[in-house]
Amino acid sequence: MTNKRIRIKDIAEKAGVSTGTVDRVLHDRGNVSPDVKQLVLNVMDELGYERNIIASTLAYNRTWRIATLMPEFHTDPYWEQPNAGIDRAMKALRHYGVVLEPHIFMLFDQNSFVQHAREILDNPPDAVLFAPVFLKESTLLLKACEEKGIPNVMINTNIENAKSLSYIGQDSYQSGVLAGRLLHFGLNDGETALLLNLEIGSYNAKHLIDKEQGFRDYFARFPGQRIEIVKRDFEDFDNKNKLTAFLNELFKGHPRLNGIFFTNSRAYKAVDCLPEKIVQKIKIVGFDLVEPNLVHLRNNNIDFLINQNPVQQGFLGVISLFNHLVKKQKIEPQQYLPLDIVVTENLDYYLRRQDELQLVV
Amino acid sequence: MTNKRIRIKDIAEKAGVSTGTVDRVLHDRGNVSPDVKQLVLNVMDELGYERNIIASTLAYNRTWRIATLMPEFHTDPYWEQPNAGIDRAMKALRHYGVVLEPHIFMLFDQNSFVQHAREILDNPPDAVLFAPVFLKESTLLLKACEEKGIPNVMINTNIENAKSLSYIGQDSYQSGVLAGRLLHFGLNDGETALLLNLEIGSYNAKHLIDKEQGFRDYFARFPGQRIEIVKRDFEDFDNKNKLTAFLNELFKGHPRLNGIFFTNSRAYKAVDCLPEKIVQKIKIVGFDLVEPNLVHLRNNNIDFLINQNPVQQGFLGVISLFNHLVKKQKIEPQQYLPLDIVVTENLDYYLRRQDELQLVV
DNA sequence: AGTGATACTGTGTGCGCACACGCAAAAATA
DNA sequence: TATTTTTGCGTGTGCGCACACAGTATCACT
Repeated sequence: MTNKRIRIKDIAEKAGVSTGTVDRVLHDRGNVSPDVKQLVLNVMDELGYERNIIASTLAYNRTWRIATLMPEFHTDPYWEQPNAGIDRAMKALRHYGVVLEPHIFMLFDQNSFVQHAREILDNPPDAVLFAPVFLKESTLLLKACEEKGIPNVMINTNIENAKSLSYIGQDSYQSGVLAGRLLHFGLNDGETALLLNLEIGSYNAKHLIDKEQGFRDYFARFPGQRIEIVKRDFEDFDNKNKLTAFLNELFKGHPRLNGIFFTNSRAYKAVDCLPEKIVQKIKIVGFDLVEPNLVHLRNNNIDFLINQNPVQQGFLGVISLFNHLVKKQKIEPQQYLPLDIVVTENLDYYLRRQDELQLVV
Repeated sequence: MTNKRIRIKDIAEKAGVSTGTVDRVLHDRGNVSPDVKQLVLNVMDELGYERNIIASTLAYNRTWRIATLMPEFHTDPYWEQPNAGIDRAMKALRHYGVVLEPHIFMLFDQNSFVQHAREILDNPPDAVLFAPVFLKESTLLLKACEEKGIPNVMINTNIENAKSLSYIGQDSYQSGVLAGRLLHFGLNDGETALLLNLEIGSYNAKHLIDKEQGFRDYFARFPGQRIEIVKRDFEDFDNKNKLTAFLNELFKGHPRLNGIFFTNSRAYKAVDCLPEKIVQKIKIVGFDLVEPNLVHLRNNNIDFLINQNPVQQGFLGVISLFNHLVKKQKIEPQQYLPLDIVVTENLDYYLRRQDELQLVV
């Protein structure tokens, strides 16, 4: 039984040195002769030493400043969720000396993003957590972080080849594949599936492209079946009249349109504009458990929602930085969260879980 | 900004008493005059004091013994998973003084269960975590725990009205409803759905009954459709010949049998016995991400697996006891885990997540 | 007034660790 | 050889808290 907890003191005793020396070896502070160092390392290994973070944090008596750069969430309910996860993690980590410095930018406003990024860089924190929704501006932030040696984590949206500690979010390509599979349940040979991006051009659109590719690749597995895939982008999604007109036009042009895949959390915006008769008939797959989507899910207007665990994203983002800074652990560069398939019958459990994130360092 | 951390010392100063008195109030140790107590409480409230568990654990300098009573997992791969979750939680909590005392019983052997329960009670731990797979024997254990005042948590299987701290697992009824929904995708009017319990009689069967009820209730929502539901129990599932004969007989008796709902993790045992031609045609819904099921899922022999998060069950079980013992938190008596819908396209993320349980106290 | 019991409150120590400080020996330099 | 510099190592303190212990105040009863 190795239940006995090994302390620095135990190692020091066994190695015949002082705890100070063990500490120097432990933190690689130098000023230890090579042979003594090796001796201490051997004893540590032999006794199976594990650093006691409890006592360690207490003695460190320092704070770790984590700056976050996230979208304002009154414009888009989706962003409440990562923010909630961040909050929760921060509360759990307060006693470990982690201090949050939140920055909120406007969702469709690059300038706001840049300005807050500058504020962060002016008073460099120990780490940065952000959602790189603007490609160009985020790349600049990443570069600045690299120069100043500030570790950072991206959530929700990925920038490939970025020198970031980690990306935490979904696998966009695979979510497209999954959407294909789910829509396929309700589609027959010869029918049409619509892929609809309700998004604004300035957005970092790589993940939409990936989703589309995944979606198409799924249907390509069935060369015998002829399901037509139509893809559209639409920017003016907050204008009900225009959106309705756009959709009417689409249905007119594609009489056998029988399924829609919405590539982000805005499915409800279009469903709001469709006549009941059509909504009930066609199959709809969307993303994210935001309230307006849930209403439609419960009414069977939306058939499936793919949950990308936005709360967990924020939560894991903070935890990952903590693990890097404080626990000095290696962080996985890609942390893909599960693609949860949500229907009316299992919805409640996912909603509840968001309020119950369990946490232990 | 309430970033300033409040210490006992701060409260003592502001209230004009010593830290000792604050400590007495904090732990309700008595020996404090009512007015001083009230004063200290007011100051604590005003300053927003939160106990620093870091320093607290260090000072307590005690251990918490948690005994677990779980099935042996070579007989049934399912049980590897809760055990893995327990392990992971224990590792994270070691520095908080939590010590695990594991007991393993034989899956189909009540005597083995009773014997280990006795061992636990002979040297009472601070808390017990167990899987009440045998109804009668578990009830006895629960009663003994109550008498001795040992807090306990049940995972995986529920005993209703038990005086347990918490049940952690799935909502059986709702999982039956969900299975109905999933099978429904592939069933047409006039066809037959089979509900098959591959289970042994001694087992605590309440949850199988609940699943059946949920399944039936789902189809009852569609009185217009006539889908026949056939229910069978089969105990001798490890005898391939008998199982094959049993299934053949069933298909002969029900020519329009086009979907099977397996109520536990043993779907693979039956699928192994069915001819390829039939398997590919009929829809199958089962439970749990055990390896033999995964093979069939990847081959599209099984259409859906409902994941009941067994790893998380074990993990949460330990965490809940920790929260109760050490953090003195209130524990929810029912902790339902999500009913994950797993298909080939989202399987990998669930498998990966099991290895990455994140933890912070 | 003296004694003892009881009610209440303050002090001191140590949990395991990080780090500043100080000292001695060894090495480099004059 | 004397002096300075560098290297190697031990000691001591404090992080916030729990708890044992010591101490003072109050009161009842001689």
